Amino acid sequence: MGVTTKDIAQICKVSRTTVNRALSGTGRISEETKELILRTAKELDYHPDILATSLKNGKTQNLGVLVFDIRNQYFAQMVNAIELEAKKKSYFVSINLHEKNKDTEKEILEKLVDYRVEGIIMSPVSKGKNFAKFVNKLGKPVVIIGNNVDESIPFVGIDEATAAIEAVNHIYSKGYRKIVFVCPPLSDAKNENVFTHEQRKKGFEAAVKKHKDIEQDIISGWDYLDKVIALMKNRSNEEGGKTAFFCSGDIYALEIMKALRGMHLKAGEDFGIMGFDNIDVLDYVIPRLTTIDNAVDMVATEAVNVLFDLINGKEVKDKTIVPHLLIEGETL
Amino acid sequence: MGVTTKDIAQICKVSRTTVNRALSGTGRISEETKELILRTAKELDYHPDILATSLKNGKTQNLGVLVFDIRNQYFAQMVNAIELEAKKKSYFVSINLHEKNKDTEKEILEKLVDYRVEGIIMSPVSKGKNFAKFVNKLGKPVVIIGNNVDESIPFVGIDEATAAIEAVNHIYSKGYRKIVFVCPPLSDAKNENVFTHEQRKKGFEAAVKKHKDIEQDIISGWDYLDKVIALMKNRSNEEGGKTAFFCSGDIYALEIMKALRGMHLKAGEDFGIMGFDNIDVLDYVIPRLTTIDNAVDMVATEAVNVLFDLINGKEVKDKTIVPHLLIEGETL
DNA sequence: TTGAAAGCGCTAACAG
DNA sequence: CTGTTAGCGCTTTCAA
Repeated sequence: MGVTTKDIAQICKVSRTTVNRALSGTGRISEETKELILRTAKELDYHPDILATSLKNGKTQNLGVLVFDIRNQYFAQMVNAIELEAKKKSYFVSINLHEKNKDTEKEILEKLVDYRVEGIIMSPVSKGKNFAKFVNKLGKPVVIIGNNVDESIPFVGIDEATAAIEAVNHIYSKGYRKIVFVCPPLSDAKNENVFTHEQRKKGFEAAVKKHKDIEQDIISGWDYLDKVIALMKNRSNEEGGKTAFFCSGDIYALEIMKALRGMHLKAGEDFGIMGFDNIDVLDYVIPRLTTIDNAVDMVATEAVNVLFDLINGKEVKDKTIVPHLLIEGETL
Repeated sequence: MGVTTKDIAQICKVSRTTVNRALSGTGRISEETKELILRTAKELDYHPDILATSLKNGKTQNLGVLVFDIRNQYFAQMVNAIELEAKKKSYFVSINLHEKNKDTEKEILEKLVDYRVEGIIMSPVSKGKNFAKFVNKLGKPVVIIGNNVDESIPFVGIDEATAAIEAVNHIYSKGYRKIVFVCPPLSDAKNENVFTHEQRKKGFEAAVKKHKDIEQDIISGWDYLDKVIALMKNRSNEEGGKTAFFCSGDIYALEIMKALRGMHLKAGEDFGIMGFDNIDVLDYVIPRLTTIDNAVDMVATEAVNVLFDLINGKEVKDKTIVPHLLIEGETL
């Protein structure tokens, strides 16, 4: 590569140790030589070899981020915030996508360790004790966002269940008595980590139980659009009040609105609908979707901070809960 | 860290060189010892220290990506594709955001070099000969996407100007004779690289020149929404045919549609509008925006491939042009 | 205040 | 077929 401390040492006619002292500012050294060394270093455009330094002290100034994908706006926003926060601390962020593949996820985690990232922030697709054990064995600080694994790994996120309860109450307060929860497949999820959706569902169930007059339903599965359409066809002539869909993710809500628009049913008029996440896109969709803001920026920033605490050997909480916010739109 | 070749050597009672030979598969070595070594390596869960290897051979298996931000869906899609392609070649991707700050951009580039990424893919905010010189001085393979800098740095993208011409012709074919080009500030752009928008504008100008009966206008600046609204107010009672907006970016189009919806003007009925980029979001916006698909996945994939050619010392073209596609929606 | 020397873990040239 | 040796560039004792 370029200029090394050896070169500087030769030129300044001192030892590499002295050069090192001047450069690092540690240890006793005469002002004269120090100045000389610093000056020549600048002249030669000396850049320390970070690989060598890393090899020596084990610090790489790299963080690994592992998420599903970043076409998904939720994660894009998340990674964006993580990068900004990490940059403040002069850390690099290695972005890695597992694409919901559990093998890929494990491979990447191992590779990240091989590459000596100092810590990892991840939204896992795997779950369970075995996976937790695997993660703990990595011997690296790890922070989980989104899908919780277990108490052995620090988690940062919002209180999904409580947020869902608030959502249901809000829907109820708008006069809806038929409320349908829409989410991706949960039970069959072959070991896939769908913690967030499970929590939201729990919240939904807890909330509807409180209101005796709610007629509730749950639509779960990738064919949710068909199910929603079928349901709306059956109910279209019904007099028992309008139906509201509470979707475990804004994208589901957007898809449903799109599909029902095909049936000339308008959100906020012919049916109610609420999402979850408050992704940036919503700004451009009419009518404005009512949703829960899950504070993705704050979650990301907190995650980075917790990770740094771990890296620096501090104690951290099992769970860091960040406040969510109900965003009122026009779809209820 | 963990187990080293030294440990294995001791246990197998051979030299480290032999261990290395077994592990790397190079050089002559007896099957017996090779097997023994590989077996114990596996037993001890040996992982090579990549930092040491990198230090030795100068290869880090890391690529740097430097873009504006990834809340911007265009870049999110881009980075997503880059990661997937890089992963195929077992490379990591370091994601870096310059946030349109030219100093940040330079700093990051230098840091990436310090950290020995093997190559960089970037969509720069800086431009001009000086910046090109700076980039070339880095001594690293660099590929530019989006905003071109100059011929000295390989570029991958679509033919923006031609795409814009096609867009205008398409708008014309739909019967519009008043066409307004909407773009961010170009001329004043204090040295900011707005190459893509400039090219699109060039295409627009070339195309309208071909049609003598087009009444054209250009709205440029961050206050474009105000200008658009003012323009529509003036024309609302006019009989000279409807106006079409050709926006240098889908987001501008979405913003305009949103704003004009506030005036009860519907895209595709009261005015025409066309975007550029075909970001994922459009799937959820009604009416479907007519736009140009700029093949972000293909651009990203190509960029990675060109970068690898550079890394491997192959000759590459100044420009790699990827085909675009006109996407017909409902807004014209 | 400065320097010599050893070592991080891996690799490669050169011997044997 | 295997081992010795030196070295990547930096850091850190320890000794002068």
